[in-house]
Amino acid sequence: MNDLEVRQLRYFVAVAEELHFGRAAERLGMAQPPLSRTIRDLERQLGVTLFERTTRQVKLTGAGEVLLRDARTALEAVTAAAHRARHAGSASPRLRIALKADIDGGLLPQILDAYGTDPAALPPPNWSSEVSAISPRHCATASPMWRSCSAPWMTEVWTVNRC
Amino acid sequence: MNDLEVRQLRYFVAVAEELHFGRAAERLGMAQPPLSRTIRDLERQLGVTLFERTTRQVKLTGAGEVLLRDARTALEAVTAAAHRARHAGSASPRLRIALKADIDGGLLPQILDAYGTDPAALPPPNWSSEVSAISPRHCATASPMWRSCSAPWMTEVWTVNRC
DNA sequence: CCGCTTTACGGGTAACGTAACCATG
DNA sequence: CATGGTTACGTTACCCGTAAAGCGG
Repeated sequence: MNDLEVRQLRYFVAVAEELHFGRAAERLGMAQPPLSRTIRDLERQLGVTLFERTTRQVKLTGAGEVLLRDARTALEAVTAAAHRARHAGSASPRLRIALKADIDGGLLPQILDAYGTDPAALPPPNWSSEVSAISPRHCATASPMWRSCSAPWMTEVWTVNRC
Repeated sequence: MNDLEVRQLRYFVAVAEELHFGRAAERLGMAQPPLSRTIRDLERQLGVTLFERTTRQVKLTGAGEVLLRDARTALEAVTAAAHRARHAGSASPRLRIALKADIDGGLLPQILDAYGTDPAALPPPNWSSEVSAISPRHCATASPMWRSCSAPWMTEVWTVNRC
């Protein structure tokens, strides 16, 4: 009933993606045994079987597939929190927009145009060219893709999570 | 540059909400010193000052406010991952819908009506009454509010995060 | 001088790596 | 029989609590 740890989620995602404890351990830079134990403990903690494993095949269960998607989302949220906190503490925060998972990026130019009409918002250089370079990305993408436009007055506009 | 841990985020949120290390430690069921160390390590890890502290006052910095919001989002994502994995592994998964943070719940009946027209979806009992009981809640709410309708064919429809 | 945060130090728990075991195909 | 996941065990590292020190109002 206790809550999950980031380490558990990272290990789980590695195994779920590799479907092989050995390769997953190698990718994580660790030995197989602690990885195997961590997954076992995770399953006990959740009271749910995440993998069907024989010595020849590792397969995700239904609950495992659900957790894989949610674990990626949660890990992205943690990573984004750190990223944005570092950014907010930096000397010159800039306008920052993140789009994820099938959100229609086509509306963004209009939204930014509307933002640009705000008296407090100076039109930044390369505004439209920067914006047009932003494209939606899918949830399954491993590492966040950040694009920044040069509008130094706000820390960020929004973040949209779809999961 | 390493990533954050759930424990660090929980401790940070407690201090940020109490603005007092003593009360935060009490709320967390621990002593002040390890809490203080964890916050200090977190700040060093991020390279950002999160609190302005004198012996008489603890105050959030701008970066701290950013992290507070994102940390809540990330913690909710982790909690939701565990919750939904447990649910997916249970014997009889049900239709599950979560609404958060100012999402207009008024559209839900129409969406569920559309879902109900799917040949694979049987109309569950008390459908409309269950749905009408769902209301949006605000991001600041501490613990997730889950409402379940009785449609045993899907694990969940969606989760919407606005942050 | 009082309250609260921080540093110092010792103990316990938990994660890891190595080695041996076992099951499957 | 070979590949690969699991169990056993000793070690290391991290986190916590108690005690003492630093510092601001």
